[in-house]
Amino acid sequence: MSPYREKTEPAAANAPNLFVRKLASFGGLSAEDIRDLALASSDIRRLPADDVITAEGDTPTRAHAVIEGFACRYKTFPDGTRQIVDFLVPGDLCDGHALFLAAMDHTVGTLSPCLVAYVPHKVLLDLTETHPAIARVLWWSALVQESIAREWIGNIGRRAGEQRLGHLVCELCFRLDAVGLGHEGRYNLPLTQTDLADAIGFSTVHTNRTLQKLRKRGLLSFEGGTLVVVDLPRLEALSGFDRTYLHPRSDAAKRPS
Amino acid sequence: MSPYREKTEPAAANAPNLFVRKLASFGGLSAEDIRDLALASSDIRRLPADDVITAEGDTPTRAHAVIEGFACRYKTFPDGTRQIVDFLVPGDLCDGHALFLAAMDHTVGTLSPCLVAYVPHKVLLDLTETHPAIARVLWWSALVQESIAREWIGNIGRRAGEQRLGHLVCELCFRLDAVGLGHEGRYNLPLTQTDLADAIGFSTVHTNRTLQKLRKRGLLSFEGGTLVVVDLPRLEALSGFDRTYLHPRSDAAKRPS
DNA sequence: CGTTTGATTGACACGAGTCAACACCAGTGG
DNA sequence: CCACTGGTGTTGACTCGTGTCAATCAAACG
Repeated sequence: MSPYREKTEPAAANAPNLFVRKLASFGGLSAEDIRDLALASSDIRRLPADDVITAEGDTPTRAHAVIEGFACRYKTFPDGTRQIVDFLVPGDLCDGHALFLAAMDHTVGTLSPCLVAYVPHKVLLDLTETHPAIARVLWWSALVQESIAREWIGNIGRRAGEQRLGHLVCELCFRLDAVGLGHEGRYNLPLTQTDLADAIGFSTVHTNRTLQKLRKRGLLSFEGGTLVVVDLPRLEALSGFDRTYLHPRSDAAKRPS
Repeated sequence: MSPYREKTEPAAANAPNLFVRKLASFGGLSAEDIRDLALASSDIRRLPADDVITAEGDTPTRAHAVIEGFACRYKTFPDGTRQIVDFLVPGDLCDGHALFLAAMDHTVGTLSPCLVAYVPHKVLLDLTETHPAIARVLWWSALVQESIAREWIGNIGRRAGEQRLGHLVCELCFRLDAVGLGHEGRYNLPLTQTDLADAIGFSTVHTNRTLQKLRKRGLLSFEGGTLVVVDLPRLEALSGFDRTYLHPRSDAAKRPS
């Protein structure tokens, strides 16, 4: 874990953090865009695990981006169950939609201790007006989020058992790889089986049994917050995973003209 | 059904169609913005039912908006099943994400005969550069789409039986009402039970039986392409429906400053 | 009229939920 | 140092919601 950063720490103020680097990966940002974006997201704070970043129903006045650690979006239901609708890995913007939509329709909370950048809406909105390229990359990131959400609908609606869980694991691998976390199939992933269950719409018991099946197939292991994917290609094949929906930079989003 | 419109029909060229009116409802568009947007989307063509507007894997060079009729987004699976991930009602943009994302990660197809506006990407991109307010409303519409997708994840992942189907019906009611379609709980909805099943992740048989239960409760009827919602408040209560996620204009998105 | 598409019904199988108990581990406090 | 606690993972037994398969029916259609 990196040390707590003072929000006024001068060295960190201009250095592009993971949030900025992820946006920059889309392309089209000038050095000035990147500098100003880094400046805008230099107020970075430490949050404990299981903390709420933005609650359902809120009308936040600032945006948040995960710099380090894991968070998720979830909806809670009257009967107490919850549905995780997305995981947030380092670099992800937590609540970009709140920039234009009045009320949060879901909660964003940490799953592990996190470093989170606080960016006032006013600052971000001003940036989008003075730096059109920044508006464009934020828009782009919303589109990728949308694509991921649609994939989840298909995963939960049509895939069963091992495929469903396997698909989620594949997605996490690729998203973590994309930000340079994880090496040789090992990922530090502070999720409980209950978290996984809430994400794929299974009960914890069934998630546990499904995890065992994948383990017995020699595809992965998952203990104590460490995910080890033994054979990613086979897991992808089993799960029907196709990375297209993640729109990875390498195989090319369109570049702004 | 309205008559076929020639793409060069002068009277229609500048009149804001439903697509433009929906975007304008977000606010912030000047008369000039609206005029130019209407002009850009004046190439309107008729498509038959069950036609593909944009196929998975495509890299389209134009955007499409439904002006009249119904369409849907769906993903197909190796075993032949499909998952509908969103319905498109008049006014909806079919493939706004393709403006920045290279490949379509799902197919968009018509469910009924449709009038569809064809807007070349180049035209739309130019508009976003010369008319910042247009960029903003398109971004906004992507955020609403994202919110709807998340709600579907929760619906499919955590709600069962009548709640799940009822929730979808409620959403369709509100979205149709928002564009002025449907009166006193009657909606012209050219969906088959198979379509509904593919949307909520049920089999057609189970969808049929669930529909019967809702009918026996006196909440709705659905025959021959006409949905009649007898008691929307009770259906909402049963389904745990909360319209917040649709971010209706009336209870206030934030207006651009 | 045959044909086709969509709705409906019944019988049966199975995936997944529920409930309950237990194991294991890390804290925590006496 | 040990008892106690709470969180997480694991297992078994049982139930039940949904899927599957197949047949029938009604309406639309060429």
